[in-house]
Amino acid sequence: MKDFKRYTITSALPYANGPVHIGHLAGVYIPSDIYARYLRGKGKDVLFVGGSDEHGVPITIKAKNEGVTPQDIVDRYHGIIKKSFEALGISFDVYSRTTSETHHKTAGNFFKKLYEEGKLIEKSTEQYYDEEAQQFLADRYIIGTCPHCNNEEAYGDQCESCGTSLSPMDLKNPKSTLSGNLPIRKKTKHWYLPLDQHEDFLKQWILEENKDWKPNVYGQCKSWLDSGLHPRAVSRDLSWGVPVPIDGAEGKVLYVWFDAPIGYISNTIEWAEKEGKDWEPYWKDKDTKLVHFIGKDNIVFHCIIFPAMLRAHGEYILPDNVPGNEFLNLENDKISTSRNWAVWLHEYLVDFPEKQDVLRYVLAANMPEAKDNDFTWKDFQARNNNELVAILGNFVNRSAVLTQKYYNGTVPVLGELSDYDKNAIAELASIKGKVEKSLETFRFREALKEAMSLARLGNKYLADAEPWKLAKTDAARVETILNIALQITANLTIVFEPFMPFTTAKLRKILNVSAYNWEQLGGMDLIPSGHTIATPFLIFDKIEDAEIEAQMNKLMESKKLNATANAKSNPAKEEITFDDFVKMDIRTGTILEAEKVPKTKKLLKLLVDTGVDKRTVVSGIAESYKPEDIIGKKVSILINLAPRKIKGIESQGMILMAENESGELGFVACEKDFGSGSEVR
RNA sequence: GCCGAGGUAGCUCAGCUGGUUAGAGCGCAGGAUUCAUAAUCCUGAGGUCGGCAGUUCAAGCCUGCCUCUCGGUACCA
Repeated sequence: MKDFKRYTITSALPYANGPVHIGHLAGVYIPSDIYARYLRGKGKDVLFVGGSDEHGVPITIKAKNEGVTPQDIVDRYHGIIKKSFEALGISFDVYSRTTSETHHKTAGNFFKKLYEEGKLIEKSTEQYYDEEAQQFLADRYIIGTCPHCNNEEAYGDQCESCGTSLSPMDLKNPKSTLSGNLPIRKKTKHWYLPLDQHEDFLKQWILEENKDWKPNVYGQCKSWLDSGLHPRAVSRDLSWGVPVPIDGAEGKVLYVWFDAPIGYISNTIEWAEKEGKDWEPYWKDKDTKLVHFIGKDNIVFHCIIFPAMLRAHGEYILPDNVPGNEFLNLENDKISTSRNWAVWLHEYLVDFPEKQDVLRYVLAANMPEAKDNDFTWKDFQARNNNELVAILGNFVNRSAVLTQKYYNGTVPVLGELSDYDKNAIAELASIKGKVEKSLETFRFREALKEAMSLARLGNKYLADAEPWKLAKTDAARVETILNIALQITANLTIVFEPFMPFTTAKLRKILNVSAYNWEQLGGMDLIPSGHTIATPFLIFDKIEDAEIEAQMNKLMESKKLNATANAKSNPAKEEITFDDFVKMDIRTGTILEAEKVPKTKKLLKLLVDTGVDKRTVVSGIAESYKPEDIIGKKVSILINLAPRKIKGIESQGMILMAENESGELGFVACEKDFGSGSEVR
């Protein structure tokens, strides 16, 4: 394995439109922190970078909904996030933000360099613009007639019927899907990163040279690369973001996917300025190992797009590994910010004061490394009570209490070793290599288990050696046994340091020692005989059922609130006139037939009796209803909507559906049994 | 639909390029023990490795089909 001079470790930038929850922690921040702490313990030159991602449309929407500025939103969440990370002991060397001056400068310059060197495609084109919706239309928001096969429902980027790739201007009779109007041509200029030009390189680099990446990451990359890469716009018409730094680009900002990862570099620069260091080696020296910790939603950006950007720039190194984790569920349900189904870090820290390490431990032990995992409060309690309290806490307490009891807290001498002692010592020595191997291959759960096995070894050693029995008969033997027990305890402070830094600090307090370095792990001479340890105290407390119930109740409250749905409903749409309303002809109807549209996930083809006639409607409800269950259902149907071809089937109308927060659909129907054809108004 | 990752003991997960009676932790049962937050230590029960077919002397691991979960993507008048 290559010996690197320094390590640059990044953790995905949390998006500053909400606080951080356990899913973020288990996926990204706990593993990256463990890795960073481990490497520092080995004396490596480590830079651990974090920061908030503060641009993008969702933040502007949230701000609008709350009647505040985007800056207000990001200030609020950046503050909460930063503080809670600190409290959990996530040991960032720098945690900054993408609204910083440094970042705007860095991201702007990055763009400028690519621009000036011709690494970007500039397209000053006439694009379709919807005057009613007042925006430029993305390819997919335009439909029209395919010039090749005359399919009238071709999209701006592709015709589904003949499969040809198109551009919006190719279409005959273009229509905006937002308003249905004829879009006008309006001039706009944008810049694109030609990912296709980097495709061969990326294929070689990832598929051939990085076969050791995690299967989920590698597979996802392969999937993207196999389907072909296309130029991707790096700018857009928006006011919130990093302004495009060239003349004539007013009203345009960098797309957030382009600016956010540069944040890692900006934050490094900020750190270096503060520390009086040179930032460049951390990003440009071949002897630097760059590692991106991310969740699976970020794989394509960190494995394909960002590397393509770095390579286009030319001065930067590429990541050595991108350990992407899967997702963490909570009590068998997807974690969701909008449904408030989450354990929020800032709330946990209040509900469980001084228990940062319990959360760190449980999340590390249950990390979704290979597949999605489930966090349950019951498991949280069990791991605390059965593992932290019973195995680790108990062993430390036993050895410290015995030392107090027999020797008044003075470490006894190590005498002659029995074969049994030698075995235990050999086992102790073997743990270092195992933990290292696991950590260096990003197998954090395994590493933690190995660390825990040291505490198990300690318990077993004491149980077998039984010093409390020998105390009256063989004083010298007891001295040796307790010396070994204390050396094991001292080793625990080293091996657990990456995982549970608050606990190891407590352990050192009990042992009355200062910090060791990682290379001392496995040693039998960590505490000299004659050294005096402190009065022991308990490092973990049992968590009672009541505390767990309280957390469960909190979650149930969220569930109830969601059910009553007075949660956050979308704001009302623009006012319309009565005349606008009566244009719609809505009728009560009855579903006569229903079948799934082949090769789709959501679409059902329905035959509906409208009273007026029987007609075919294609409806996107297959995820909420099975075809056989809805035959005979009363519905409301809009019958004077212009027909539209969907997947080759002409849909003549639209079934009215109510949709809740989680996307579930329900029919809207008359409460009295009126039969088909009654008008709805 | 297409692409990717998963489906291994009650629970959470290991299982390297196919090779003897499939492993760990927790939980459970029985026993030992008392220095310790009734904590610990030992022993044991418990699995047709998602299903079906195939390749092979040999398959949890390879191939084909099917099925379930998660993610990406298409579609959702």
